[in-house]
Amino acid sequence: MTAGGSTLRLTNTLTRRVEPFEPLTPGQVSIYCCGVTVYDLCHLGHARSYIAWDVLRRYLIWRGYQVTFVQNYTDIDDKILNRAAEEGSSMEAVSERNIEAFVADMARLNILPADRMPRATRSLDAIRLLIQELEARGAAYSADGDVYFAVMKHAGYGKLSGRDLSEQQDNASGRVADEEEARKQHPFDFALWKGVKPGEPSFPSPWGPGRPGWHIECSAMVREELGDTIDIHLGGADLIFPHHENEIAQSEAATGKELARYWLHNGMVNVGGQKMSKSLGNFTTIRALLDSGVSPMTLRLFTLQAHYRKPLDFTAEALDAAATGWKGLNAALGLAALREGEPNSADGDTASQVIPVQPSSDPGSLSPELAQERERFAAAMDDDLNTSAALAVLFELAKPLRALANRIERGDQAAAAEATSPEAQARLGLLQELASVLGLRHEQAAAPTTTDGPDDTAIEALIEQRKAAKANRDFASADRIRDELKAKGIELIDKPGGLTEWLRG
RNA sequence: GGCGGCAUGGCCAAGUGGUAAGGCAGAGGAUUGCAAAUCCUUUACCCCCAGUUCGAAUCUGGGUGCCGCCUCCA
Repeated sequence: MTAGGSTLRLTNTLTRRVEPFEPLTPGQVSIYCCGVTVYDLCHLGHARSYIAWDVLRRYLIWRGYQVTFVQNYTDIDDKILNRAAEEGSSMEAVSERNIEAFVADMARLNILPADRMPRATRSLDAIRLLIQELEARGAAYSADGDVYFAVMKHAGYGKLSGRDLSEQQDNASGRVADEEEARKQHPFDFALWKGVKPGEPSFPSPWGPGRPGWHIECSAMVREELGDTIDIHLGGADLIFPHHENEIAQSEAATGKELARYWLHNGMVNVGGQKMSKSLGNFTTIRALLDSGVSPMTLRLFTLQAHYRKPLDFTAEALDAAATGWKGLNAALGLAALREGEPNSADGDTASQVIPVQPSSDPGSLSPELAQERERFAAAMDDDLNTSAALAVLFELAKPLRALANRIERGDQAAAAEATSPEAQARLGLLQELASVLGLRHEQAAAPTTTDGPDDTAIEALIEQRKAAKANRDFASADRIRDELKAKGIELIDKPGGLTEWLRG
């Protein structure tokens, strides 16, 4: 499928090349995205990853594909059990709570909910069936209640991560051999099923009570939800090995078919040049950042300014720059609401404002200039989702609209009339359309985050004093009042017509 | 040690053979009693060395630096 004559090209980790994207079934795309292990809140690394894949999904829809997007929850895992033990609750309680938090966080970031979100604990039949098939094919062996995948029996193991078992062995065998290690035939063998340990929840199986290993759940859920071969498999670059390598081995050993045709991986979010991670303690949760006053769209813009495969350094400076940049785009996008007074986002509740992505509008109705901008956008996105270049198009589309919006805000009647012109409306329409492909939407100005300092009536009284001083051309007194309030975190903004607005800093 | 990736202006970041997008910050100007906001204009030869080429940030070789994976991780 093409638009404007070009073809979407994506970097496929499997081949380490940029390849033209052609789905298995023309017009339809099946996508599986590795989800979170729900033992804690999501941090900015998750935000970056899921924003990137949300944009991929939105772009495919815009290009006219019918997309089926599946993302799992890993809701059985050592870390969940540890967390439950720490807080004296249960695996289910920890999972449930974090799934709710995940849904809320994603909604705030305007990430479209997946079409289906399977959970490991609800996919046990598919998991057990897959393990049995692997056993029957001689690809797995059981040992003391555990079942392992035999990597040496699977030709092609290592094809995704570029690893060679024979070269890895020396190094790998030098590891500390714990109890589990001792049961393995090869150091790279991994658990498909883990026999129950005292005090742990377990599920029945032909190998005795226990629970699934991490990798097998994805293989099982992919197959159950989307079939033996899917178009695109997504995840963070840190999942390439061993997770995705093992997923491929399991699935392909069982089905004899290719698991996924395109493997896409996003780069990590770094802090001070190092990967954001729990173990380093350098993480910021999505909700902590958003609750600190950073707007969801600012975070979205911040992540989309870099290419999805590259590492993204998280710094306060870069985030500030994104916030200022977003202000400009936001002003232009707000033109519609400003002109029509439509309350489409007046409630400020971001969760209720998911703008559905529409397939691309007819570019034939656009002026030559707008058609060219649209084409630039599509060409950028076709080039392995070059969102940085695509954003440049948005900024250029927004520029004159932003100027109009600012003039209107100051009561410029001519600007208000200009905004209703067919040219301005067409430009705004295209901007909104392309912004929605990136999941960017107008945001209302943030409400004051603090109520510290003088109360409203005291401030109003001082503003009246200052107004009187100004009327007497006593600017020294007027400025003194401004400075005093500023010291208390109150900023005064003089507007046309003698009005003075104020904000709490 | 093995595998992979990255090095572009003060900061972030596009750009894979023809003479450097965009954002932020800065500078100059307009406007404003001041301030904020806004508007206009403006700022780079691309880590180092050697090669290929009429021509390279862009290709090749070497070097230096940084990062990720090899254990759970988006």
